[in-house]
Amino acid sequence: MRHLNPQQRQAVEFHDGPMLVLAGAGSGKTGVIANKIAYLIDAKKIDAPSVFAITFTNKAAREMRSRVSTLLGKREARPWISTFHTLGLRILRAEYELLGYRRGFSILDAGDCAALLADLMRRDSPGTDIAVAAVQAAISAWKYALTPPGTIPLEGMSAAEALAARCYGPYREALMTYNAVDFDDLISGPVQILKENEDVRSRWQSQVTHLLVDEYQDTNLSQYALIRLLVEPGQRLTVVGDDDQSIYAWRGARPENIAQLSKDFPDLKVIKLEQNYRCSGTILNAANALIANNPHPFPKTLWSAHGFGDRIRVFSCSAEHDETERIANDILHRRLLGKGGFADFAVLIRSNHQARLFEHAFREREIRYVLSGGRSFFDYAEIRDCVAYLRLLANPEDNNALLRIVNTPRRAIGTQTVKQLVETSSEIGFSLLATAQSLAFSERVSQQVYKRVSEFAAWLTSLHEMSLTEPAPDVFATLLRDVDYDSWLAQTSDGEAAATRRQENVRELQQWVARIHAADESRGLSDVVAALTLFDIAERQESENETDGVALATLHAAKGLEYTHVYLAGFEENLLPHRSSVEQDQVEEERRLAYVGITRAKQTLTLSFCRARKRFGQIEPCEPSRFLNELPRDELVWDGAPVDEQARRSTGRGTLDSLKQMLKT
DNA sequence: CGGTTTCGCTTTTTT
DNA sequence: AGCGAAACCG
Repeated sequence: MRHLNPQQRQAVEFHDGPMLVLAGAGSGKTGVIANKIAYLIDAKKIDAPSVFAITFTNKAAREMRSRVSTLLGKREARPWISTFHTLGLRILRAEYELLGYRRGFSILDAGDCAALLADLMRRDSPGTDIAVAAVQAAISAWKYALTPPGTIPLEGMSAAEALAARCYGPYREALMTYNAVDFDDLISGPVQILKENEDVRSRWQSQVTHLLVDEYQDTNLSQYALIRLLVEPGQRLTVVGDDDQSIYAWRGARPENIAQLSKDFPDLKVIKLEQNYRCSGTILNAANALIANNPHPFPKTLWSAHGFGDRIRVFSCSAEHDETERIANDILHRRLLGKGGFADFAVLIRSNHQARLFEHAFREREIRYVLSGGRSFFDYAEIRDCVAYLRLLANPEDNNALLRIVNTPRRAIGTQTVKQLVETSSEIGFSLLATAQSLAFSERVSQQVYKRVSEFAAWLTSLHEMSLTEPAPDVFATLLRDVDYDSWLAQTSDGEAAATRRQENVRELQQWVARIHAADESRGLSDVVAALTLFDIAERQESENETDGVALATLHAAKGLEYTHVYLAGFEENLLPHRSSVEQDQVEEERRLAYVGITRAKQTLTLSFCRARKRFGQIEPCEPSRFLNELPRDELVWDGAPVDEQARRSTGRGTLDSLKQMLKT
């Protein structure tokens, strides 16, 4: 154990009770957790599989695993390091029967759940204009607040919430019928199991002798409940967090969980890590000045031993193309001056749609870049289809999956036939797949239709049986061959390039299935599919392919990372702080978001804003972010007027006129 | 039933 | 501007 300051060392070596580590930005908190895991196993001789470390993202878990294995070297027994959701899955996989689930249950991702909810909403209120996303968010909020259907207070609800309340019960029942869970169930399910079954709880509590939680300020109510249920008697819990970096309130994160901890664990030991090892003095000053505008239940003073460094630049840009070009050119310029490779640069954005413009500017200049937080691999239709097939083979009760692929590729089973199938299924109480081969269904449709559907069902059933004995990659290969999926993709894509691309995506999915299977050959198809759903392949690609490119990431995706040169693009009102956050009175969280962005920078920081920006295809004027006024004025350098503005002055055109002119592109 | 067109909605952030 | 879902046509 090297390079630890006294506070860090204390945090690592304290192991006999509950501990809270308040770790400021760049104070080496990941190192503290990794070192503590190694210390527990090496110095304290704790059985490695009894040490559990929990993170929020797969990326963070991967990072943690690699740091721990560097410290420990290769050995047989390893600590458990995963996201909350993967831990929840582990518990659920062992105990699902207690909730009434059956073997091989499916995990539905957000898109699948949205489709299911849309259907339930149509049934409740045909022709409603309430967005599925709103209903989904409301139900998700009830789930992570551990509020079951029937206990929802009905007063003061918006139309969307009322609709959500009506769909909540049927939604849960549908999931149960399909033998499926959603992401929220991966936490709330285990909580319910551990709460209600004392023997199961004590079994897990003796398994988890040491629990460490990263990014603790982001835990929601159900995650905190899970933590408490797992550690109660031994109280050997270490949580690390920073209330100034809480940026997930919108999905239920409760920074109050930090204060709650000292109430629930009276012996709580608190340690503050206040030395920042990352940022230059100037950058840290700016960050401190900004965040001082937020209230602080746990005051801390971050300091840096680094020199002051460069001042913070502000780019005032005429419009998006000006912003992206200046940043892209600046990166090229600095790189030519020998100020680092592309991987030392990051462009951070508030929302995903900003990325497209930067991608364009980067490609034009042949700047390598790595996009994170964008579209997931699983958003591609071909991948969703394949995963739906695999899910159905693993879990024949997964009606949701069957409905998705019943006519993909085309096999002449259209909406009318499906309607008959669904109606028959709800009458006789069988799954759709079982119904397809039932007498009741054969009596309802023509002989020709019944033949088509039942043969399709028989084929699926045979593949399901194959999946019980054969390795997952073989099942997948058989499936693709049987449906001739490549030909289908070739037919339905426009252009050969698109077809090839989609076929390659499927190849890649096959490789992942092979890899997951190879990692543990005892895993059945349903385990492989669960692993696919939970860890985002797009995320993993990043680590495997060479990452020598400019990072292009949302502020949320950038948390926990650091770069020598950071550009914060779109430092504007309505973007940062985001318009909807201002409307909902959540400017403090946006300020924390800006704080997270600023503290990613080691040496230089550049803020940029546009004076006009397209919104839904319409040009709208913009103002610089209010946060700009909260930074120390003397530390800011305003970088010259944009090229376009000079041109406008010299030609003497009217302002509006020239604005229109320059935005034409 | 399947393919094409038009309309309307989107932009917060993610396991 | 760009994308998906409903609507419409063959």
